[in-house]
Amino acid sequence: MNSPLISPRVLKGFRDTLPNMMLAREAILETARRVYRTYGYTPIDTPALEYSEILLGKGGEETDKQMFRFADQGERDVAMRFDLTIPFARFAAQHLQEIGSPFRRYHMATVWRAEKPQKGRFREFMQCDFDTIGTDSNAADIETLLVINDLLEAIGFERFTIRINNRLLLSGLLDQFGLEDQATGLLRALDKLAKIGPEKVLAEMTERTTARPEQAERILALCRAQGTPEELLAEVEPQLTGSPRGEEGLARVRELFAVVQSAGLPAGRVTLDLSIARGLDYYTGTIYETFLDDLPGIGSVCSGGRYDDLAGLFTKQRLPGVGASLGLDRLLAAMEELGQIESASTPAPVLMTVFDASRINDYLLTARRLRNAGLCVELFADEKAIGKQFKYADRRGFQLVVIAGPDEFAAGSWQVKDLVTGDQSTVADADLVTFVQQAIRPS
RNA sequence: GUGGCUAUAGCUCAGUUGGUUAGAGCACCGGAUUGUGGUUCCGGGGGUCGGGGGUUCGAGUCCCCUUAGCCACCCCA
Repeated sequence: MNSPLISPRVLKGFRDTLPNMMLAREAILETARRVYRTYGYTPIDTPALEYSEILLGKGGEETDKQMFRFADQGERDVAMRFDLTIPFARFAAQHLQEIGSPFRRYHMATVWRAEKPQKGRFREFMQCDFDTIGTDSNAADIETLLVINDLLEAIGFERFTIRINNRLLLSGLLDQFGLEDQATGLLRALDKLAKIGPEKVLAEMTERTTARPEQAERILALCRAQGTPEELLAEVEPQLTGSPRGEEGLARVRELFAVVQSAGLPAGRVTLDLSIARGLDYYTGTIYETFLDDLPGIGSVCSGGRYDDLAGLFTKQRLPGVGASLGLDRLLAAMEELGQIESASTPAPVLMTVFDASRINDYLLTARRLRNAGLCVELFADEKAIGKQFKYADRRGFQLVVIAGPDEFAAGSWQVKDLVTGDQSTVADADLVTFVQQAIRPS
């Protein structure tokens, strides 16, 4: 009579999330929401599924986008969103009248990419985007940097580096060489510097673009230069005089670092790295990449940049903007590898034990009293020996256990034990709420 | 999508040139400890060796396919 069992499994690149990881994820989402709001970013949402033509854009380079794409039941050509930027472009074009300009939004949602999975790279993952559109102001670029910094700090990181570059510097340089039209290929090669080394970058530059070897060497030499932002800028400056784009880039980067300095960010937190370029074509100005100092190999956990025109595919209205995206799942993978994910699997710090099942009313009502005071309390739901209940509390990561047996009921009191310190106190029923509130460690 | 490495208990891994009933640590459950976890001691459950096919007297071990993970390319959070 037994039907064959279906083997429980999930698709390649897709994963279940267990309680301890989910608690960590929710904590980060809450933090991101808080930080974004302090800068005035407002929340929006868009559909997970869109017409393929929207997501593909004009180029229709599906192979590059790696989208999950299929025909729906009405034979519409549809696809799962692979980032939050394209949907935002469509959204902005469609709702410009309602949202006005400039406009700041954050959007924290799941995206899907049919790529081959690797560590920190999944087919379903969550991004936490924030963008400011409708302004060319450098102030927006600088605030974007500050958001990234505040966000990582608020999540609890101290050792991370935000690498900054500005496409205008490179564009200015290329203007001088007459290589403007080779920008994409050159930048893509340059972006790999840290990974494949200067020789291979040079080779790729000369093989895949029309740049002559000596030009490629000049570009590479400038971008590889080491030093403080001021030193680097001083070094590039002579190469850019006369190029409007280059000079604007210089001014914007200088202004940004001036703020970084006066804002008192830790030394080395923000660096100028002329070699980072981002493979994406659409960045035109400031570029951001964020690396964890303790785990740089996992890649950038928060990246973004300035673009000239977000919604050019969908409207004639020009919408310049700047923004970045926190890669939540990549960050969580990094935190897990760094041992920063707590093992606790309960959101409640307090376990109400049931010592005497005949007094269940007292336990239920007292737990409720604690909850009404804003505390998170789980009632142990099985009739098991008190030792088992303690063990359960310990395994799940509860901080406090509340106990009452015949002696306590006779005396009108409770026992409250802190599992972390081992301290146990007798507390009068009337004082229980206050006592528990004070015993909870802020976390 | 292309190429490479890997898959043994919930987790991390042993398992000799193919040869009896596949092991350990941690985790889990029970007991020592019928009002107290985390330490200690004792005991227990749990594996068709990822799945399918083949070679062989005999396959965890060799071959093919498949699924998944990891790495490189590509791209990117």
